[in-house]
Amino acid sequence: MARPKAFDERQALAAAMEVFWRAGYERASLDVLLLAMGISKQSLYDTFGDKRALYLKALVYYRDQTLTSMRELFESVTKTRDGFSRLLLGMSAESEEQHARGCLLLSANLERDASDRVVAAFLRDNQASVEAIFATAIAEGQSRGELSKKHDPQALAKFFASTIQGMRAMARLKSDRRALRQVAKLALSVLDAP
Amino acid sequence: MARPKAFDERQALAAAMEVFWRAGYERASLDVLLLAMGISKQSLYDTFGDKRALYLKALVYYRDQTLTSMRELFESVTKTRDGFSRLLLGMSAESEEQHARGCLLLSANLERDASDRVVAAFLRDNQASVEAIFATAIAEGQSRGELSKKHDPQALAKFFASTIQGMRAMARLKSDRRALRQVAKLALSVLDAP
DNA sequence: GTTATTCCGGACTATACAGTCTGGAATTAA
DNA sequence: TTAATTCCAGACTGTATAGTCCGGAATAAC
Repeated sequence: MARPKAFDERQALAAAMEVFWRAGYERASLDVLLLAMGISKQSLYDTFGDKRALYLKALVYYRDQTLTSMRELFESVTKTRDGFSRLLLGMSAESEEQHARGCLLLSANLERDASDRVVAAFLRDNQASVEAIFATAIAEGQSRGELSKKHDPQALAKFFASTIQGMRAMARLKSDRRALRQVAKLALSVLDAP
Repeated sequence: MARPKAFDERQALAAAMEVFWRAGYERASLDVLLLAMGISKQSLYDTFGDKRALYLKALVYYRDQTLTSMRELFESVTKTRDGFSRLLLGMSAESEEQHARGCLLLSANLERDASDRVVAAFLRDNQASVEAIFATAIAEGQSRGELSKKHDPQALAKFFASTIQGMRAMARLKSDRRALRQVAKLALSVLDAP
């Protein structure tokens, strides 16, 4: 009875996410978004709602990707410490382009209006998810005897979540792999407490 | 011969900085800026140039304040470790309002256009200054015998600069003093290397 | 073929905002 | 008093941008 959608909604969303990622919310104009997504303005409003709704969907899309890859990372590794090592040193080794682009959610946090409760709640939820992944990995490492039980897994999880954001901010400003590696190694040394 | 300026330029700049700090560059409209500064549009353009020039002056003003207070902090303390402790734990203990406002320069870094070389260069310079303050304090602590020489002062300086930014990002999202204190203590533990 | 839906392009609206300009009053020193 | 400068209020311009609306073509199911 009706003509079906001709474009891949997921793919269009991924394209929109890329634009928001590179430009930020305000500088991502509809023109640029439409061009990148390859659809018409009409289709965008029909499918995703307004610009802000599209942005929120892009944040969700990004979060799903990053959380999945983090879970996979810790599953793929036998030692928790290796997981964090690969995470932090991997970030340090990213390209200049990746460093400049940074993290969509960190940017979202710092460019958002302080009164924006919707984005804030979403980001808090994501932060909690990340910390949960880290905390369970650490707790497992501790019960396995791999890691010292000196520090609370929750606290360590927060510490690494904070470290990642600090490194992301640094990397965005200056893509200096050596400096990032130094920071990463010092952060990892916290896991080596006797 | 000529009528002198009737307003305090420094005070007006401080007011503008507050607005940029709370709202960010884009959301800080001229109307709000003028209201906060207590001057007319004409005076603003005569005295500070356009909005961007005012923003850059506000960044300088902020940097001068924070660098000075950091230098004073490390001068006022006999042990380097106490300096970092007061810095990080002091940040953790800030008010909810202060946490939400965050750091003007961190926000500037993450909300800026990736192609904005002027702001980027300014922020890189500031980052270098902060690291220099940290590094000399650490080197002094090491030569004093207070701190272990296990880690490079430059690397430790970068680590703490990164930590502060991570904590600032966390605090902006959720004003959780306990969590911030946990992160601070773990970061400080890096100084206790045997 | 009919009907319902989607697509696109483009026109159009409304709005917010930075920046300029004008007029006139106020303030200083010579 | 005069000249120079600063101040403010407000009008005005130009521009960028989100969002709506319309016309017409395409594509599906019935």
